[in-house]
Amino acid sequence: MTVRTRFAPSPTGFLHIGGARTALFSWAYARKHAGQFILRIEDTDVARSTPEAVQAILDGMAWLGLDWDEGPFYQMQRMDRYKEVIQKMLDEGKAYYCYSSKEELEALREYQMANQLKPRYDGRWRPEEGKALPAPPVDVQPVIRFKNPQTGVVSWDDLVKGTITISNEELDDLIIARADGTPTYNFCVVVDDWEMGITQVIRGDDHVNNTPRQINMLMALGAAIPQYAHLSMILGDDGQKLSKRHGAVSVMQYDDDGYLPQAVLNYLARLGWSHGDDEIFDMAQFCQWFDLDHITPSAAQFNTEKLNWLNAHYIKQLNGTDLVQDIEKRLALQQVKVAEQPVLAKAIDLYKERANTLNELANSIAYFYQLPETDAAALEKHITPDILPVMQALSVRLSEINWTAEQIHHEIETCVKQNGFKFPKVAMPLRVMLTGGAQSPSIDAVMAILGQQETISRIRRFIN
RNA sequence: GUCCCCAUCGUCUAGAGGCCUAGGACACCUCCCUUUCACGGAGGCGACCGGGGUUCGAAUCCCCGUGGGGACGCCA
Repeated sequence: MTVRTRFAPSPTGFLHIGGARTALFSWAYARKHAGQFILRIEDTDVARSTPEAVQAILDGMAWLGLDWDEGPFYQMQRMDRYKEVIQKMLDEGKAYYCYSSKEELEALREYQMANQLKPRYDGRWRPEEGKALPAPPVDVQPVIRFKNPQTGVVSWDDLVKGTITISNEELDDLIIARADGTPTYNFCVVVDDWEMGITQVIRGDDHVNNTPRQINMLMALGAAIPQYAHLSMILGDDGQKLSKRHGAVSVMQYDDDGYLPQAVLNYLARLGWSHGDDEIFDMAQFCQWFDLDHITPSAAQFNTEKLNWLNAHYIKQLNGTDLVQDIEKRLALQQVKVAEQPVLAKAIDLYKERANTLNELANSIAYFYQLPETDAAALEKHITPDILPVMQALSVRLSEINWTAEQIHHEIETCVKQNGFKFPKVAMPLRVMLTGGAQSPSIDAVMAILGQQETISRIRRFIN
């Protein structure tokens, strides 16, 4: 049987890191088995769903490069089909009208909680043989409930967590259609997973408790039961649950923050899944290796430092020319305009080994295009009065040479020797004068890129 | 409260009864490289939640505790 997986977000917000990992695993499973990956938008909560959120999810998927084979399907466009199935269930006695008001149900819930019982519908409108139902009130629009089995257990072999068994006594008759006639989540999922032929449902483990209900409905419909894999949640950097208030950000935020999608993907793949000791791999490799047997059943804490390490790794893999457009954009956001000279790609190549993020990279080379502010401590430490005449003389010599890193190095070396200095005695003041700080790559390489005229002009700012 | 799930270094994890004196990665520390800072290289620190079983033998299997998480909506 062909593998068919799906990612089914509800468009009530952006695609966050947890959703992204769920999508990634579903996608990889389908790719691994040469199956199909389906995107389904669960937008039946009309009040909270927005077109912007749909777009945000699509954008997130696109940025990550998670492509789907079918869809996106929108549940709101499948209303007629859901209603058909509901009618069929009513006709077959598998579902029934319930006239309990929200207030009534609320009172029931409170009573049960107060008596240390699990809050659940008591079946007062559930038709049974020989049971007399109350007369339907005229002013209440009924909801429709699924007639859940009352005895026995539901059990499934979860691909991540192992066998899970839940007693039907724990379940109640859930609402499958609201008073206004619209079907609810648990019902739509069942119809869709069934009719879309989903073979493996890979989703967050907050759905574990929905699974027995869905299996019961699937069985009532005579549908095949898919396999289930429930992924544990991702905790924030501080071990706390991610929430809107706390650390849950759009995957697109990682783009803004200067992370490469390949780094985020690689990081997410290793969060809760492993392939021996392998840490660094691309998505082609991941799709070959991925399986559900090596998923950790416990929650995983997000670790930005490890993401940084991976991101730094992937930045190093790229060439300056690959990154020119991206870095230019990031510099522009900081009002730094990239002039034709120095050549941006060369500056990137010089700095890409020392950046964790593209934003850091952009920041670190901004001084090539914009006079840097000089760090006060570095200034005091390295640009001492005695060094100024040396710099003056050096600047004259520099104005007379061919502007190559070798020639520059030679000039600095000569200057060092003539004065009986060690190399840093000259290199450090140059660093501070040219870059504004005391850390930079090899100073002759910096100067070669900065340009002869600009180098000399920056040095001379400090003389007189 | 009821039900369900989870539990190896600070973090992500390897581990399917003997290969475990518990391995790798991030972070941290030391040293090397060096023109400063990085990169890179070599080392180091550091964990099986507790208690009972089962077994010749348990990180691995079972039970109980403890701790953490999830679910209990006319949300998804």
